[in-house]
Amino acid sequence: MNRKVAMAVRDESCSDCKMCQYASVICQTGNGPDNATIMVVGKVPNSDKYQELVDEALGEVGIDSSLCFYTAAIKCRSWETEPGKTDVKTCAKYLHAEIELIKPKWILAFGNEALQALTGNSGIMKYRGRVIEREGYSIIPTLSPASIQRNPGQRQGWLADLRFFAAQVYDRTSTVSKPKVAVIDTADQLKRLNQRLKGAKLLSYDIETFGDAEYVQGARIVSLAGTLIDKDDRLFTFALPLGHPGSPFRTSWRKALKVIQKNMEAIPKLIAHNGKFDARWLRYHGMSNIGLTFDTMLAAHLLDENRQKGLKPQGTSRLGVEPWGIDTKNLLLTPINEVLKYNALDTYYTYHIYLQMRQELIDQPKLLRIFQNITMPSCRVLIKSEADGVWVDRERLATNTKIAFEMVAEQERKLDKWMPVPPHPDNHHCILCKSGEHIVAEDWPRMAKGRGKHADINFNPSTWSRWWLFDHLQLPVLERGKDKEDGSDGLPSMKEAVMMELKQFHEVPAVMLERTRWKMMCQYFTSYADNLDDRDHIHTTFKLAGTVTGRLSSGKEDEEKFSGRVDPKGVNIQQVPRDPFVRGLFGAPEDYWFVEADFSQIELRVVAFIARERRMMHLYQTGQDIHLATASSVLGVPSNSVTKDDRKKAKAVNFGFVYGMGWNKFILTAFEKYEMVFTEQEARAVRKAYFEQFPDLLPWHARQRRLVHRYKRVQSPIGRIRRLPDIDSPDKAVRGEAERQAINSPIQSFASDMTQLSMVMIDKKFREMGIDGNVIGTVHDASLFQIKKKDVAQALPLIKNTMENLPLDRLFGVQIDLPIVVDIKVGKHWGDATELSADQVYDWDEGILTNG
DNA sequence: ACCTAAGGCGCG
DNA sequence: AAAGCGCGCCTTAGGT
Repeated sequence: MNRKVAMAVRDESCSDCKMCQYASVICQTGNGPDNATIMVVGKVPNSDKYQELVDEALGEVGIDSSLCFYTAAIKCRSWETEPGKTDVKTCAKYLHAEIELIKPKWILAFGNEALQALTGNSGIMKYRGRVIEREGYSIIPTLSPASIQRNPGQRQGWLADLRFFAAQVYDRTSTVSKPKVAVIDTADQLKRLNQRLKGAKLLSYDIETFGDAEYVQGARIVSLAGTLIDKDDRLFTFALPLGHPGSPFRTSWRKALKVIQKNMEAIPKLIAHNGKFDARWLRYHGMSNIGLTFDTMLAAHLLDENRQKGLKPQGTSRLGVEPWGIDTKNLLLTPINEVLKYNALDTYYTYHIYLQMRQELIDQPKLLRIFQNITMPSCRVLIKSEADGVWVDRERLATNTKIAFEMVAEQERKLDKWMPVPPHPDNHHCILCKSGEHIVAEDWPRMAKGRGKHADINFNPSTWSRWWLFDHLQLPVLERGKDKEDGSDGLPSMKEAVMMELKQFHEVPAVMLERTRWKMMCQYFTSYADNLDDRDHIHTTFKLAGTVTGRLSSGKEDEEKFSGRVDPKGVNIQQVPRDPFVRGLFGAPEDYWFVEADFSQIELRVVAFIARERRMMHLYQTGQDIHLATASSVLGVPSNSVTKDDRKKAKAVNFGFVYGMGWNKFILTAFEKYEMVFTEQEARAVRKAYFEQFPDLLPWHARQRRLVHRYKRVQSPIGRIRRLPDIDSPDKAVRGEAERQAINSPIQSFASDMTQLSMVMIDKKFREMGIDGNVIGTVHDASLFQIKKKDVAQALPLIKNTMENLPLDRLFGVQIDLPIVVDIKVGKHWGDATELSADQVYDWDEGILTNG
């Protein structure tokens, strides 16, 4: 401890918070030189081990650790109890006294508690890497060394924050200077901008928008900015005000876009950060053919899927520039000049980030091939898919919604029979109670926040429901959630498997289960209705950088893309229930067929291929079904009497064991999903039998473990990389997780890349052959299309042949030596009972339509 | 009137 | 010896 500081600040008799009861040293103040300009604030006084870790990291970014003053948000350290928010608040006075005394210029805040003590704000993930200005000093928060220790995967991002901190402290200016921005605010300048765009070699572009989605009422493009290289190789940054109230083009912004449209679209290299968003908006508002050749967000993800992929974190860590941006609730109320400056800076930094990433990709040819052949083409196809959306049967939606709500109501009516009578308000004299007609539930639960008001009846998994089931109706608590922070028991579980068990004790759980089923339908239907546009289509946003394996994810646009309060539109097309009652709402509009092309058992085929599993490969080469084989050999069902249900169970067994499931979890899932009871002995035997059936699987698991321990990463056959820094975690469970991820990732990645590649190729062939068909999207191992009826005979074999014979050898040098099989379904609706099979529509041998 | 975390479940 | 993987959305609890 620094004695001078301790003398002035420390209070050894402090008992203001609970921490002092357990601490061996009370009110331990900081340590370091009196004249330090850098103060480092942790959660509790540091142990030597963490001090070492911090010293090393600070050294790595060029900060001399011995010149820093080290202190903590909580001055009493104890392993017995964890400080809460109030403790942090109480203790903060000592920290602020230390700041008064040392007068640092810079404060590095490690972790949420330090952030809270220093600023009063919580949310370290939100505030990390920002500069928070205070009178006389600046605070930069980042993650705590303890969390880095637990989770080494975060180390890269953490070091980037530290590097940024060092850059601020030593005023190291970035090599990237700030651009001169040409503001285009007259018709004449717009003309000149158009001349500059003509023949330009490269353009990095970005727009600011207003509205929940490009297609909603009142949506507009607020401004457009760009950094370009013109035909004479001059770098030029501009900002064009559009729909902003302070813009000269506020009423004619679409016309202004029209002026530059042709020249902008003709630029051969178009660069943006998450450009799918911008391209979609521009398309919608008149720039119908805007391209995208290099997306820095997608490149960032390919280069390191674990790092933050946003423009700001990429900019500050790659370029060493100050964080930039505007903090605003409403872009339209922000002065136009600020909007333009920010908008332009985005494009300028995007350009510089692009230069770096381009080189990094060139240095890693496999990644470059993925980027060029899959990532960017896929992104361009999805711009159209997202813009088009998927057709929804509006009438069917209305009918089914009505049914679902009615069914919920019906179940709730059934529950009436067991409803307790709520207690009356205090001092209420009830005649029915006195006469014994009311048996009031006196222990009716009260709301935590409504100052003791009685809770409303709520059949969802709520406090009220739990009271009703487990207190009032006296059902047994079979399972609880995890313990709360204060150590008390978790809430009684109301999950499906538990409710299924409870059916044997009472009639209520069965009704509740039925209600839940319909309630869920209602949720989906409400969301769909909410997202229906005026063409009866709903839209989704596919994220190409949303998963660590390279799969696409689907849902709403990221809220960060917008300023202020928004309710982004979009539904997740990848989690539409398979129930035809829901899936059958989606389909193709008049004169089109809805087509779904599925890779059959693609993940298992990829497992067979990557693991070189001889028996699996043989089964596929001889046209057999692995799930069926597993059902008969592992579950002991004769192969000729395997039912659909057996096969379903076998499927779960296959995926579970292939990806490293143990017998323990097997018992659990078998029971919870299929109500099959296995003893420990039986479960062990099943697992053993499984791996005897496929003897090359365990050696492959071992190989993946070796690889990830050695290289800290694994690769898919075409070279997509999953970095797994957690493999070095001191925590065994975390290491185990990384090992299983090393097994799963190449499989999931490769299967997903096959789907994306097929989507890209089919879209291309549709255009080349003039087929009126569009890609609607992908669902991991399936692609969805809508195809004009007259073109479907031509399209179906094309889809099937393309998917079954992907040019993986030509593009990536990978030869698949087992058959890939694609199933195609065609119909008016997706997943409908009336759906036609491909063979009914198209005779593959004859090449003619036979039905439909 | 907001925000976050956890539980639970939809999909592959 | 023990260990499925990958997502997004909705709801509630509990906090400011």
